[in-house]
Amino acid sequence: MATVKEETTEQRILDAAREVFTRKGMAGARMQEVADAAGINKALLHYYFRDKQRLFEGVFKGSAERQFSCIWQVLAESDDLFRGIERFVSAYLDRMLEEPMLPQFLISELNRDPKTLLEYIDRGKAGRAHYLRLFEKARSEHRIIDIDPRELLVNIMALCAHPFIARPMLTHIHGMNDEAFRRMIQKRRKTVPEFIIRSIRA
Amino acid sequence: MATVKEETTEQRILDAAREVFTRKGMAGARMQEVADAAGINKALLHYYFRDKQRLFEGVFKGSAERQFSCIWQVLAESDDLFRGIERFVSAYLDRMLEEPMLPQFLISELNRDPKTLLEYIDRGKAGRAHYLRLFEKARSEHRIIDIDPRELLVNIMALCAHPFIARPMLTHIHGMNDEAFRRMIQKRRKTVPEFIIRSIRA
DNA sequence: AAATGGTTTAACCAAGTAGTTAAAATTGTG
DNA sequence: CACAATTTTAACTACTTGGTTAAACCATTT
Repeated sequence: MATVKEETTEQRILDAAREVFTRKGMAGARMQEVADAAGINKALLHYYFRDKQRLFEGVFKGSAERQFSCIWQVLAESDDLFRGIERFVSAYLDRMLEEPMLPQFLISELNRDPKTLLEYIDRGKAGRAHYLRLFEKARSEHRIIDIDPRELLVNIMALCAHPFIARPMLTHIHGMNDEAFRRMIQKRRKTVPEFIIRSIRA
Repeated sequence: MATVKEETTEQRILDAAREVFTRKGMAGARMQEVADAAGINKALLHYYFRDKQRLFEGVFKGSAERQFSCIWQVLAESDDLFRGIERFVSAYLDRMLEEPMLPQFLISELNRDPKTLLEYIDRGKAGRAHYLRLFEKARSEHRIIDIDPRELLVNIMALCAHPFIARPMLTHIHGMNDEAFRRMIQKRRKTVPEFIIRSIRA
């Protein structure tokens, strides 16, 4: 048993599978391609993950956790809604620049099979509670206009995630290359919180 | 040759294929399922559309046109940015309520194969020109704050499309059923333009 | 009736796919 | 070395899938 290794085989498989599943989706991915990407053979792949579904859920679970954990956390650490929004947006965009296809992957697969996959995003519900507290505080101090907190949260998520989800369409319509896209996201770390707060400040 | 028929067979196939492709995506869809949904057999399906790729592109082309045509049009008919935004958002949300999976379908497939599919959304580039004119006019009249027009357009699209794209996640986190989702979208026909305009008004 | 074109039937093919198996090879461990 | 766990090899299965073929069927038109 290899105890001291830079990387366990199971992790190498999960990394390779994440790359393939993210790019091609569950239906389009091939077990052979995952094995190749992991530098192993199909037999060993099935030795670690019995079938495609289990492998996929392993990948999805990890991706869902990476998406939600660090991002909601910054909200929990904030005690002011405006400041919380600023930090949330920054954290979200920074995170997505590291893994730009993540939101599209999660959303695409959630649409395909919500029944079995929704349980993996319950982390999001905890973050929602933090958010609601911050919102209630700001409202009671009359610092924001009258707005449905759920709707505000949808708007925040939309403004963060959509550029990544619609990236091909967006870069095509505006004639942007990868570098221009990156610059745009960097700008949005400032402009998106401004856009939101200007809209809700009492 | 059946000249007088409620619906041509080719159209029946395209309708069935749209339903299947939208639900399962190009990779997940099966030609047999399309044939069944169209009430014909596989041989006739290939008689009308030589292979899966051609059938898919036929569907995608139609979907992309339905997505962009009527929506950009209301912008062209407006001569004031604020009014244009109001009408654009209303038209977009109304349209999406009729075909809620459309944006997710287009975006998902564009991410999978941008190279061959991006040409089908060039309609969007024409709409962009209308929008830029309205924006320039409002700016020259000092009615809006300093903001990158491309970024504003991204924000508008994001606030319109994201609830539909992220629908399963959204309804799950907020514990909404189909009716609650519909009500939320109806509310957004008013609140989204307000949200945007409050943010950009000089 | 003959011809035409859309449609069905039913079988077929070649390639690909997830998953299995069993034996051999490799590697680390005591 | 001996033992056990990991990894490879290579073949094989059962099944699915896109696509093809050829003959027959049927409704209209000519």
